[in-house]
Amino acid sequence: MAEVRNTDTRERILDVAERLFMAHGYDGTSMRQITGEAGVNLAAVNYHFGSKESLIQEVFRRRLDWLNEERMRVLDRLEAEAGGQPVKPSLIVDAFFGTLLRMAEDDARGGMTFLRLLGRTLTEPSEFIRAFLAHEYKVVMDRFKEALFRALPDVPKAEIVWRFHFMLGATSYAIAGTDALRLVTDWQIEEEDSVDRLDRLVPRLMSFLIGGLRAPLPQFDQSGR
Amino acid sequence: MAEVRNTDTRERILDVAERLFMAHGYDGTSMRQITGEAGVNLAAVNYHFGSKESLIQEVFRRRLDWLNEERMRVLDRLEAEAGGQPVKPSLIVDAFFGTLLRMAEDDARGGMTFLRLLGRTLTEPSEFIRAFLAHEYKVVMDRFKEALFRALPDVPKAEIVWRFHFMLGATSYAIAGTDALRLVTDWQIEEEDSVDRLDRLVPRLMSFLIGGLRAPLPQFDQSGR
DNA sequence: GTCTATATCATGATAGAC
DNA sequence: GTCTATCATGATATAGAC
Repeated sequence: MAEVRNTDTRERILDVAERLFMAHGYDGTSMRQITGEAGVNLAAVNYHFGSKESLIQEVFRRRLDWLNEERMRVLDRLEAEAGGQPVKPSLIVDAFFGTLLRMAEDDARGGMTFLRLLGRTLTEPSEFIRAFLAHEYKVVMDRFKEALFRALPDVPKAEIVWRFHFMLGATSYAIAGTDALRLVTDWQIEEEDSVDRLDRLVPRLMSFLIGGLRAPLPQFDQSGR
Repeated sequence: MAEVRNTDTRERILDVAERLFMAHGYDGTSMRQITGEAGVNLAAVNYHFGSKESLIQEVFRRRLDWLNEERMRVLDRLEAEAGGQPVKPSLIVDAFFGTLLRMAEDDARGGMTFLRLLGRTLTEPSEFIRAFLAHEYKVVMDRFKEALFRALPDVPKAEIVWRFHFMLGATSYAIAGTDALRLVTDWQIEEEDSVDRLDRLVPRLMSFLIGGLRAPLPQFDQSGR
């Protein structure tokens, strides 16, 4: 479980840091824990990364670079196939969230550990991490928002942005969750087992997201302003 | 903004702790910050609450006791009005999530500050806090799940539990967000201003949640087990 | 109940030998 | 690149006077 895959010191630190930040949060993880579990010297983090802040940024960059490029590639392909017509909303949603979720099956790209770290961090209070993620995400977010605007010309843009945000939340929580899910809902679903859990999470979440995105528009109370 | 409403030392500590835990997280907030901003002595927290862990538990208990009782009262009333028939899903969702969101307008019950704290904490890694919240929430969660099972007899229970979980995520993120929203989406929605933001968030989120809850069921890939 | 002073410990970071 | 040793700081918690 806690096996060491990577012999390179730098990569080993990143692997362990990713797992510990996921499990205990940024503030809750010390450099001594990281270097201890990685089997490297305490000074190695500062030598290789400069600081704890730079370390977690590198933890994210290592995964997000590929993820966001892959999202762009998928959307490029969808738009090429559509040949000038708007891409179907469900395909756009899958390109953004499906691509993310399918990372969980790819241990070489961080797998479930990175997904849970990302899900938790998006609501975490450390300001510099959120600022960093916002910067890393900006280009791809803008691109996908534009695609959704074209795909849903009858829906006000403000509504689309909000619903994008709600979809992010549902997804973050779903991937951050696992044990939080069990805690909060205390479920015992009969036929569920951990093996096919992820196979089923993706279509489940996708159905929910599309349902929310395509829901009837809200009726605002006329009493205000 | 940072005005002190409460002259009672104990309450003043709780107010400040609520705000600082929201802004900087549990690990990121020190007792020195709390007592400093509250204008009380450093030893006061340990005198009144025993420890930092007990303090944050009391921060939550103070708000959640009322919230969960209110949710139960609303559901009681809905079920009485339905007279044996299942309650409409949208009403159940509003009883759970609407009651929560309307706390934001009630500064005496923590308002937006508490909501954002709650939203962030639900994905935060501190284990003892999640365990505490799971315990505090268990009764009301079970009650609402049962109501949804009755309201949606044709939907598999596993699906309902998952979708409840997704709804929790979308809501947590929506209330935790505000500035995170602005960071991630970098929006400039024209007619939006802060005054009616909350008035409109509730119907917006409700439409999304109901749309997700009532979405067509997912088609699982038959290739797996 | 409130204060000062302090005990005890863990943290991030670095200097300098090898 | 890796190590030991250490610094400076800030953390939670408590003892004991008032």
